Amino acid sequence: MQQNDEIGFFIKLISECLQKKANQTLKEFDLTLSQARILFYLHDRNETQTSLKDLEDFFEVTHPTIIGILNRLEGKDFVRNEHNSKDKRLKTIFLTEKGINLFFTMDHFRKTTERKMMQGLTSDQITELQSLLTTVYKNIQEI
Amino acid sequence: MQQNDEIGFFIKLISECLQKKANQTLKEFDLTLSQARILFYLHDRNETQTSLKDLEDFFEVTHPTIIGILNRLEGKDFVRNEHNSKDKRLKTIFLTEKGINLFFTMDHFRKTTERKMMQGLTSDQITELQSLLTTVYKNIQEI
DNA sequence: GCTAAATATGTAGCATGCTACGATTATATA
DNA sequence: TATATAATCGTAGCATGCTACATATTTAGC
Repeated sequence: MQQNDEIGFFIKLISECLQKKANQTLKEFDLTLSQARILFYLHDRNETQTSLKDLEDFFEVTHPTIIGILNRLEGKDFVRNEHNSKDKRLKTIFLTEKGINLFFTMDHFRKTTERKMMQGLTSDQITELQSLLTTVYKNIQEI
Repeated sequence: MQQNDEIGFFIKLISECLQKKANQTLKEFDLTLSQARILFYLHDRNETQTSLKDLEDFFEVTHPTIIGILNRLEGKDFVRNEHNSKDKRLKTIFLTEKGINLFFTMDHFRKTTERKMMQGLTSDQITELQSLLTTVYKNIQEI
């Protein structure tokens, strides 16, 4: 472990640590990080209609995962859905008024988190990090 | 999302992708990645006695998480535990014969995975990646 | 047009992470 | 020594990821 799988394990630690910290902060909004990311995405889509499939593709998770998160968001009245009349297989997901308001409430948090994450790194280093991670990601996808 | 939380989300994608790919391969050994990491750790500890607390500290997860994984490993007869007679609060975790054999069976897989992950990167680039990730990790821990 | 295949969503059950609460044992302090 | 605190492990219940199976609708091929 110490010699092998070192970076893989390290990346997992970072991912889980970010999730824990974010969930602590998001608790006051009655949200989790995965739920918040979906709210952000729905807001950023603006006028573009969003289906479950769109969410699956963007977040690279399976549809049961998306359904679970959306059910909890609907239970808290942050999103709602409508059946698409053109293709009856599709559900279109919308932010509610409450969801839109929450988005703006969290906007400051959203913008400062990545800044804190990248503290002490030059923009060249950030670019380098993204490039190195992209290589690693491509390698893993081919395993 | 696209502008903010970009690297945080990317790191999550990488971590989950590695987990999915590893779990596919490990399926033939009746193991998951989290379970395999614990087997590796137990083997690397060699003669050092390992408690639940040691596992919690190394893997940076809570004890209910470790208990769950160990229960599944015990159910498959890969590990066993004994009560520590000096401190009755402690359980000592051991690999069984079956667990030790599995370790050697998986050794090749263990060694090639990180190599595949790092394909196309020079050792300087790997060092740079580790250094950049360490900075990010420290930043996140202070949030 | 009809049937087969593909696509989108739903449900059940599992693994792994968490928090919150409890039980037992060790340690520290009055 | 006696009691309070700390440390370790256990259980319950939840969120988020998965696979496998099911259903409904659309699309493609004959």
